[in-house]
Amino acid sequence: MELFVSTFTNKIDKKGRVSLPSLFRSALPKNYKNEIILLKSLKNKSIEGLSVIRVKEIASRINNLDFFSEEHDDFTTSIFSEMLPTILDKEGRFLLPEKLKDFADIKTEVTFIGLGHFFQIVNPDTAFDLQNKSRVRLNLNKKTLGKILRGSDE
Amino acid sequence: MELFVSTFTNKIDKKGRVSLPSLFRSALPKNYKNEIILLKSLKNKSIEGLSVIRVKEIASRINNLDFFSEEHDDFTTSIFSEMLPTILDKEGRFLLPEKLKDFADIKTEVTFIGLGHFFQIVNPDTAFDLQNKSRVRLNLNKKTLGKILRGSDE
DNA sequence: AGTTATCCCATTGACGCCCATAAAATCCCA
DNA sequence: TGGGATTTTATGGGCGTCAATGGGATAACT
Repeated sequence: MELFVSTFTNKIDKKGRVSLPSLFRSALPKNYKNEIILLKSLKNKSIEGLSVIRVKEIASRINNLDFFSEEHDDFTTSIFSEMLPTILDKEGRFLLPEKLKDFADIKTEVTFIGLGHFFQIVNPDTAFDLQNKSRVRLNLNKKTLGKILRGSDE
Repeated sequence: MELFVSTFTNKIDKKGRVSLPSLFRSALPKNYKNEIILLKSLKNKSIEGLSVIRVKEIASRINNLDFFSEEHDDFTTSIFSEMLPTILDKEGRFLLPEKLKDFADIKTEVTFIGLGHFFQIVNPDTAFDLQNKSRVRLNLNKKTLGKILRGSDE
């Protein structure tokens, strides 16, 4: 499966390293098995993890915006400048920079939340919250749920 | 990655030298690994950094404009005449000219902001501001945001 | 000469690379 | 099908390398 699914919680060691869950590693694209891109989420106080391929897609979409628009500027600065290309070591670990830990309020443990084409890295308590909230919201929206899960209306 | 991404802050030494961040060095084109072009930004009080290749691309685009147009004049004078070709030393450092430092209000430290095909050099406080402001503006623009990040309308 | 820029070497701290271990998951075969 | 054997995963830690920075000495400029 080349999607990021399921949820895992791992420790951060003294050097600031974390293991990317093995299932996520196997979801990385063929030629970029040991590289991920970290990005501050634009939605909330979490970190997003993306594959190189995914980032290239995003980059090309940005390039299609009008070069002189303010929008273009905003995307380039919020996305390119905030990107942290990150290499995994042989054991599948990577370094979580202080800046990001502060941003996402992370200290000794992180939870990886698979979200399909990307994943989130959050503080474990936040993870629990996020998942409950979206579960509740989904139940309030049964119709779409049916469409998605069964490919039909209802 | 052949793009300038991420953000770094480096010191200017007594001699006026700064290290170009290693990740940016590796983003320079094959045959021009130790050369960059500096340019006063046309948009704000910052310095822009470009690779030689990028400059050539820009040049060819300008060439396609009508030679007798005012536009052509403006581009050639505000862009070409302001360019500062700059060589990196063996350690990957270069000299930041006084003129540019004044223009961008830089004193002892600079922040390099990766913006894809080029990068900006600014005073660290300004960098922080720029990034926060575009982040806020983007959040007010959920529609494009969805398009860019997920390739779809929301 | 005096100023300015380039070369070369040194230092320091961070990071990558490698090896080790324990626990968990998977395999394998009677 | 159960339980021991093997492999994989998460984690710890030592050590060498490289990036960022400092500075003296040499070369270029005016």
